[in-house]
Amino acid sequence: MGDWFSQQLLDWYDRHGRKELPWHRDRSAYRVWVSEIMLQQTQVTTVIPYFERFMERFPSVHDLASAAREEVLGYWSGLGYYARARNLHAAAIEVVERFEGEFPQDPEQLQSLPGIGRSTAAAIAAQAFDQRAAILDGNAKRVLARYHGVEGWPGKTAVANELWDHAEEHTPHERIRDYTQAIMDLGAMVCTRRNPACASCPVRTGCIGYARNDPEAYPGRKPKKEKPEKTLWMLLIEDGEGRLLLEERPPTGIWGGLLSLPEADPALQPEEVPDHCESALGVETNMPDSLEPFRHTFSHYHLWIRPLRLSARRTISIQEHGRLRWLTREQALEAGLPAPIRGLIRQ
DNA sequence: TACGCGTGGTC
DNA sequence: TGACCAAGCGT
Repeated sequence: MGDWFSQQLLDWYDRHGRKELPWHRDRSAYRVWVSEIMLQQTQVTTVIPYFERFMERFPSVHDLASAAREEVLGYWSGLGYYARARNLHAAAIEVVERFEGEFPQDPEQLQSLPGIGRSTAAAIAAQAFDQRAAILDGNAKRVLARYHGVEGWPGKTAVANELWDHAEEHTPHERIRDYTQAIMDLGAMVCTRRNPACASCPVRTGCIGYARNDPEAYPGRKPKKEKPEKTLWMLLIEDGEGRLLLEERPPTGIWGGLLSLPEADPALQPEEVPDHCESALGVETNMPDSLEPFRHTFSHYHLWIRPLRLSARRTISIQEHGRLRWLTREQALEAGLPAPIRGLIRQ
């Protein structure tokens, strides 16, 4: 049995909870796992089409394990946080090799797989196996911080630990799967970040945030930090047959493992695009044509991208990060590109 | 412990 | 329109 809080949530879930999301249809550990990874820091409506395409191409953990990493990244292209895709692929191989293709039910064993942390392990154990395990995703954090009046930003370990304790204490012994879905649904549908629908909340009578008449004050905000600004030239280099020069980025760091446009030597200044310079790569093209620079804002910094279309017969130095390849636009778009680069290439 | 890691939605 | 943030994890 559970406490009053969990009983209220389960009753509410039976009447209002979400039960028709794509990963609810067949709750195999594999499908739950893929959905949980995609949903990390990513909204449900964004994930749905990616999940459907991914499942069509990789219907089982064996299909995923035997695929080339490049193709997996291609199916992830546009979702962001590409380490998730690299870890997903690596974990699929481990599940096949270490666990004979069967996901372990124990959260601790799940957590030993790359890309699966405490909350995701618990979510898989609960959703796929109905095992008692507490989750603490962004929704649960918000619900619990408000209900218990937990002060401070959950990014701090002490605050997170306090929330984990509340998460554990409320997790019932029955209907784990429904309770787990219930607390996430309540956070997504009622206890929203802004303008929470407290009048519709099944636990408002015990909620400290509600009693203080300021639920939006919880959880505490992340202290804001100055975002660094970086500038670079991205080279849009096309050969006589319409193929583009692309670079395979190294496996770690920004856009790890994806194809991108090569970058010019950082010493290159905007006003001095050289007619000739020492070349890492000799490229012969036709007419110079500079595109407008634009600022792309990432979560953590601003990036000025100065697309330089090389069409003059000239050479230019490339700051090389990874292997360079010539691909047609169609091939490039299919292989998978970071969203801003995709936008550049489509022009 | 604090930071790096994408993209799109929202206001 | 820029700031903030979403079903976190790895290092």
